[in-house]
Amino acid sequence: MNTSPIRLRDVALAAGTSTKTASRVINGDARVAADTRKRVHEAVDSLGYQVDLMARSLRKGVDDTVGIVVPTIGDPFFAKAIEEIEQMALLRGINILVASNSREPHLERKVVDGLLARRVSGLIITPFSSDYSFLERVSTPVVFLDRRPEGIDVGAVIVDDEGSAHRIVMHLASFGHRRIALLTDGLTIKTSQLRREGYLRAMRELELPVEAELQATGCVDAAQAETCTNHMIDLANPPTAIFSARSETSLGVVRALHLRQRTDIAFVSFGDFATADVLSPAVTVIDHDPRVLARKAMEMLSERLDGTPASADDFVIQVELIARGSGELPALRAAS
Amino acid sequence: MNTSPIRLRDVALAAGTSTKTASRVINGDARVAADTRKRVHEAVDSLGYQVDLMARSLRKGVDDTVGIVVPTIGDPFFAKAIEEIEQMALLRGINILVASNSREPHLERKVVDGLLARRVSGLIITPFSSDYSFLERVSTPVVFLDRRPEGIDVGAVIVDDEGSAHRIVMHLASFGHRRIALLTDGLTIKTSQLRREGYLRAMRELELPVEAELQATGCVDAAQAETCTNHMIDLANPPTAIFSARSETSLGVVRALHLRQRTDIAFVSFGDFATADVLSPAVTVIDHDPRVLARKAMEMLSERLDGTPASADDFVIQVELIARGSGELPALRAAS
DNA sequence: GCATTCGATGACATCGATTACCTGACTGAC
DNA sequence: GTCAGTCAGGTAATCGATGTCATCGAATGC
Repeated sequence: MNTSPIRLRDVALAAGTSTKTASRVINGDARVAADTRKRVHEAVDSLGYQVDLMARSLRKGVDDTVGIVVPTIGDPFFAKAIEEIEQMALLRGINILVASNSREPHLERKVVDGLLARRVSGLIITPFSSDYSFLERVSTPVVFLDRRPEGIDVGAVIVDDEGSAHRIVMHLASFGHRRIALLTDGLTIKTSQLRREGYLRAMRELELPVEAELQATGCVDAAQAETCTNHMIDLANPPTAIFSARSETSLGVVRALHLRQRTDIAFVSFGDFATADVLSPAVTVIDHDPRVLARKAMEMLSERLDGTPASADDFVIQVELIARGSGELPALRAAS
Repeated sequence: MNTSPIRLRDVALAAGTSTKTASRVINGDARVAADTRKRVHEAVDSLGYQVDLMARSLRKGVDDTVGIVVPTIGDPFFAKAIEEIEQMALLRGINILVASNSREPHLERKVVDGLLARRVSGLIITPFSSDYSFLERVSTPVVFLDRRPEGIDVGAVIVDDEGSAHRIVMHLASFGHRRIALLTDGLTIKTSQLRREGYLRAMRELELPVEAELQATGCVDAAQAETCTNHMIDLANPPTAIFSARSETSLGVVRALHLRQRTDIAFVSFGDFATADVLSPAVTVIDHDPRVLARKAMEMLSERLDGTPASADDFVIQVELIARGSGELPALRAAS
């Protein structure tokens, strides 16, 4: 019924040595006689000893964990990122502490502080919208994922949000679209801002009018995106193409287009999703793969944990536009 | 540059009291004079003191964290479950440690042991296929999620896998299907076994032949499920209906049916997924909601953490069959 | 042959907060 | 006026593992 009251002391006793020597064996210190080492190992096995990681962490000052902070864990994008990080962490024998800021700016600081109080050895954060300058006074290695944080100049693993958004609009325009709608979440989020900037720049270069009614900028989840899309469809002069800035909002757009049977409207999603290539038409996407970002972030963090000094340089992951059909629908009904 | 070398001692010094009294204030002990309490609070604020959770956990013997073990974090089903647990944990001010067993039986024990070594205060586990009897010697509260474990008789939050599977087959049969295929992952997994049993029972009751070629039992992910589905489509005498036992494999089935343009084949998924109601035909599913399961599991764990003794009773979550179209397609081509 | 290393090992302090136990002052009851 | 009881607060031990430094014997150096 008891957890494991076996302490190092018990092992040492069984092996007829001091706790210090037992500790040496457990930590792979070479300066231990082969015979002693063997006795300790036997004691460990027979007693089923397990190091108390709390005690070790207290003594060492850091815990063998990395903290991960994302806006929402259930979002497939972040779920895949977390999975990738966990897999890599497992190889290093370290655990992950996952926390979400629930898209609440006032929780961001709290959540990070909570993780720091646990003395995590590193952090991987997808910032939402808070100021992260408080991290400047912290020596714990931090890598930012997918978004550059406000208020602090440290490296982040990102994609070319502005450029990719620009590319999407150009792609749609090349199929004759002039009324291209943008659907994104709150503009307090860095990525959303940048994607909107790319959209605006492309519209300017194409000399297309930028209309407020074609920009839905408050759609945080699929349900809201669906509502926004329905509004657009109902406009007197609806868009002939839609650009959704996140894979999760794309699910809402897809829902609206299909349920309203308006799959004639062209559509491109910033970020792939599970059934994107199965729908009719299959959805054209920017291949914004969370796993690739996560792997790079964890690599950077690992280096930092091994002592490589921090760099303020961002690492930009290349992304591709995968044409599958929905983004190549012609603009039949030219703007009237 | 330094994390936070501020210890309780510093706070006590600043407040002109002993560490014990400072500790009392921080832990909300009533027996402290209002004046003293105020001074301590001021010291905490001005120094920016934060409790060292490692030290506290060592002393208390448990850590304010719950460990979560799932087969794969990226699977949307588990991602949503983790999200729900994290949200509830946040309310209790506790963190979550997430680990996956990567569908590797030999990792299951290791991963759980690692979490126990951290002295988590509770565990929520979705077992894969190992024997969990080793948990009997552990006093840490454990709740099993979605699957009953082998080798130990403790409560689990589950759904009626066998009954729901039975219901799916009956549903399909009521639309004239006689060649009903089953697509599931490894039969070492409890849920898969039960769903298959439900399938077999229904087939028996319907007096339909159970054919080996209509049972694909090794499809662990979407890609494999797609391959399995393609094989079935290519059979000399293909099924007229498919029952996929997990939402993730359903994505593969959908892919195959759509890419091969065989959406005339009826299809029911055990478990909903993002675009299920958007596809044509929309996919009929068993509403196996991870959030509901997770909420109940965390509720049970919370009770256990608050001292309620463990119960070996399972908690069965009710699930519904949501008819959306794909499961109501008639069996046009009667078995030849 | 004696001093110096070196290898193996142990005693003890330490990480930071909490718990067990104790002290002294003050209150009220008899 | 004394004693039990309460309250605020302090002292020291403790949680379990590890770092520091000392030690002891044996091997090597000159």
